[in-house]
Amino acid sequence: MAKTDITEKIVSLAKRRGFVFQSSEIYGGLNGCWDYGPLGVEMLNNIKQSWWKEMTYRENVEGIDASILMHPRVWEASGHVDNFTDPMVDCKECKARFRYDILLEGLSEKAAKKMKEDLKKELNLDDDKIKSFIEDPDNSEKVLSTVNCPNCGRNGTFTKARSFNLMFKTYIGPVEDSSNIVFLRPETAQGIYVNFLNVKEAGRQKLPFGIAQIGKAFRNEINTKNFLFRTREFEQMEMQFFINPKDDGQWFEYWKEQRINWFVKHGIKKEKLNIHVHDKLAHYAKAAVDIEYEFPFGWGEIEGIHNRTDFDLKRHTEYSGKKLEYFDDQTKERFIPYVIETSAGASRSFMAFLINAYDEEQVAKENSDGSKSTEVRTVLHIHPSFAPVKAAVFPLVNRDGMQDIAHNITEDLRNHFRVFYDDSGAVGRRYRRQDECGTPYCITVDSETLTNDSVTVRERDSMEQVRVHKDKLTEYLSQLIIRN
RNA sequence: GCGGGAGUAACUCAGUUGGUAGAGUCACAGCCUUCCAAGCUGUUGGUCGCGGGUUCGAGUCCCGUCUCCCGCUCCA
Repeated sequence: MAKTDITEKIVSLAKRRGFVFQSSEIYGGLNGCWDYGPLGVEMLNNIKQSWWKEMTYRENVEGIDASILMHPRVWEASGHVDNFTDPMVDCKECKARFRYDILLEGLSEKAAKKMKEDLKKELNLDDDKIKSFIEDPDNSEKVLSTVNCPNCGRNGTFTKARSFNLMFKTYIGPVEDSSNIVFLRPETAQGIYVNFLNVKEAGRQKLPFGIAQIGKAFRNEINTKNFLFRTREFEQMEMQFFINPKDDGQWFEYWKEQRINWFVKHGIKKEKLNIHVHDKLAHYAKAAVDIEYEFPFGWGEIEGIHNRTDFDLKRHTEYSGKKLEYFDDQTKERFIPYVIETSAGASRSFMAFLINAYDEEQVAKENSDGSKSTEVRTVLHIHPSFAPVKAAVFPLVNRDGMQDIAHNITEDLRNHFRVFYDDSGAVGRRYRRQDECGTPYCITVDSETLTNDSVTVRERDSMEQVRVHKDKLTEYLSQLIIRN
């Protein structure tokens, strides 16, 4: 299957079956924004719930839900005000766009030296001043006036650097002036760091312990693309684990294993997972790996595990004046904890699980004239615990009271699972409809049910059936679904 | 932001030199049907992405704009 094919098919199926719709579609859509439909929100909630249980049903991890709007100083402390701004320059001739600082780094040694010497002569500055002059994006026009465009090779064709800050800005209260500016959080992590002391006290936690949170974050990306992968509004599932700095290597490895296992346990194919080790680290990190999934468009990060050191707590101590420290009663040590961060994209995970589940199977078919052929079965092999609907209930035919029995079974199961009743069309068609929705089990009431109260349970992936007594269905399905 | 492709029914698409908007699938109702998209009948559903313009007349030609896909660029 061609790569673009499969993305298009999944986007189309996602819409048709109610997983994902484009935001504001009737108005022509809003770039890079998507809505979860009835099945999508169910599946997304299942993913989040599984993560939440996995992370917080432990002795040493607490959950919180911090506010999206935070004090503006938070983002100064975190480095987002300074580092989340990218100065960009365009080549006027070939229209290629570059980040100013990366463009400078990419210059050959010879070219860099020449540029420096020329500027030094012209502006009559010493070495230190020249360096800061060059680094200041405001001087980009002057600095780049003799530089060749890496794309088209032309000389001195760059525009002035323009700043792109990736944080969404808004105002608190009715007056729109600079003293009222707040940002939509570009990551959920800071809401955890600033609550470190609160949670430690309230939860009576000792190191090592973690704080988990699921929530939306916003980045005003220059470009959105690849369906749910790069969007301006997205949801994160983050856990920040606070430790003694001397144990950082051990905990980093521990959480890396834990998080990879979670994806594998829920059906992500191992050959579609890759661990990408960062060689170039962000300003806050000592070690970083990405868990990547092989999407149809290529490898993409679905979770990052970072050793953020004491960077964030130290910075918040500095900016707020509150000591975000830990005192160990046993060893009488006082220190700023290190943080091992596990940061998963909920939306990206959803997309990975959806794509991972998609399959077009060739199945044997007997035609009405008795000849054999094959046909395509489109099926979502979603892990049962993530499947939006756990079971569908059908009367085999609409007579002899089978509908009533099927309705009663549906109502019984509904006390425990999300179930769906369907009596429209041939039973084979109903099975296939549920396959496309990823429903793992289909229960059919047939003539045998009328005599001995047993029904068939058909499993989605194998298409095999077993007979189960209708009063045992809840127990039977529970075992299959909750065994994660 | 640049280059290329696309946008017509819920989905996939057709629509001739400009002349009353189509098919298949899906959905719904009924018939038939005792286990994997069978068949028959009927029905719903579209100001052709949106906004202008040219024209007696625009899905079709022109301009603008939005969105999606691919490739660059970008992704602390």
